[in-house]
Amino acid sequence: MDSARQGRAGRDVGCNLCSALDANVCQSPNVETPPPARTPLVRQSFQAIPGRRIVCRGQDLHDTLPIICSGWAAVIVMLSDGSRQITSFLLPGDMISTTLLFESKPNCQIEAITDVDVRFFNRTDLNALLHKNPELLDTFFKAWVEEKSRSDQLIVDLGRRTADERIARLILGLAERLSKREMARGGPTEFEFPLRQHHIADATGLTPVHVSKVLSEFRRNRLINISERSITILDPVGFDRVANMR
Amino acid sequence: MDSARQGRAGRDVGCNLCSALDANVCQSPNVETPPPARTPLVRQSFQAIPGRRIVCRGQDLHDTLPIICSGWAAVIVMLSDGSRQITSFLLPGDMISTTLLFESKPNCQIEAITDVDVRFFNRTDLNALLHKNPELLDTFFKAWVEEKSRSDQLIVDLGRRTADERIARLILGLAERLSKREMARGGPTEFEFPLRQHHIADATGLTPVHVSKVLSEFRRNRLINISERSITILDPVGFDRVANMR
DNA sequence: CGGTGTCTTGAATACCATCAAGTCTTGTGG
DNA sequence: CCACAAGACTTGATGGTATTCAAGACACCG
Repeated sequence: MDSARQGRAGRDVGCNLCSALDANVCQSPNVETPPPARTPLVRQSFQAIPGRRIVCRGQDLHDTLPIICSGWAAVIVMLSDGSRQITSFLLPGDMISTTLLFESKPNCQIEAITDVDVRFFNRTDLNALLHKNPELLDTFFKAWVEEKSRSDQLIVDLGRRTADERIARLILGLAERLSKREMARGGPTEFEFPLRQHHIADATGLTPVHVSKVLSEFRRNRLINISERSITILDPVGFDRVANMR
Repeated sequence: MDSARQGRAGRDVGCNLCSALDANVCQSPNVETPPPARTPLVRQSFQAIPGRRIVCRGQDLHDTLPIICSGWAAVIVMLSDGSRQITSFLLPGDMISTTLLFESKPNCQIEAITDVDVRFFNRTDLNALLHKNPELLDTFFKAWVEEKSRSDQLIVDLGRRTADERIARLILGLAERLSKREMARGGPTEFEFPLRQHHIADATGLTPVHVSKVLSEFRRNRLINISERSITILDPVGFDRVANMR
């Protein structure tokens, strides 16, 4: 089964960029690591969530910092007329939001795209640990800077770029993040791609109909190929040109 | 002169929300405060920058965290074809970006909108202080959460709202931030408003021409009035409805 | 088997951009 | 103080990009 392969793939990788692993507070990481010198006391719970399910709403985030251990998820802001905006895709090792290190009730919800494993770290314990070992801050600063950078990029894309550019840049951005996690498939231009077109639409501020038309155009020009929840960049140079037209 | 009045107004207010004041590291705040119990050692320099001038580019941010002391500035991302996206407006007390607490070379530039006073805090000293007094973190966490929240809001606005909504929300967002700084003029619905229409365009992802048309429409409907670098919200209820149509 | 979710395609429409011309203000140097 | 240039704003005409509406193909699942 396709989902079984995805599941295993998700289990085996992704931790290498995880802040919790970096900070040595994860109790059972998926990758091999040297045994922790001293076991840090950060309470945590683990949850497996099937695809398309809501992981949590902004109001539910009581006192934990959740981190994705495997699978893909999306941070979504809902508007009263039913339209949605995805502000961020979450890959293995990503915190739902770095602001959750402190208190913060974001007005959003997290949806699982694929089956997802999530680990919830106790915020109070994390903060106590942080105040005791300020050098741990650097781990979270890195995630913070990365989050901010992607967020600014998205603002520019939505404000000043065409549909073609937005979609190409979304795909390339995800490809780069997957590469860093060593989650490429086969060659360096083939990746797991579980997004539905409506996910792309919600992330790029477009309609699903128009996303379909743009992707068809990409295929017609032999830039990319999408099938079997997988994407191949056939013409990296040409596709990069589409993504960086200005 | 108008600019002279703006200058004085800027000198007298705005510090009340400043993180540097909150953390007690500012050497000469504009507002009255109790004398610091112990003078913390954070080197800092001060610079007055005339309107329309570039405050600094992303690459220039060597080892300081700059904070706006008075006046308005904008964080701008430039694209190679000359188009621009404003990711954030900076008001008195705002850090240019919380990510500058650490190292981070943002791909943007800061432009003064009005005459601006900026204080540059030494990052190394700030970090040292932070590692010694972890309770100071809360001050910066607050700024971080605020920055993230506004950034997410902008993503939703650019992705899923019409020109009318975007512009109304921009104005209301600024009005709210000015209120918190006690920078309202006369009543609670009148504010300093030094933005040019091209600033609004660059912030909302629209063209200056279309911004002009939308603002004219707002005026025709007696929702707002803009004149003399000042804005009055004539119909708060109606204007709010425009800003929150979904 | 019907139901649901996903994707595709075409036609009509809406929203905003682009182009262009003109007014008015602001600043500058003679 | 005036002439001139540059910037800021307005308004109308035209065009392009993306939305909306609609219908149908296809796969998957209970």
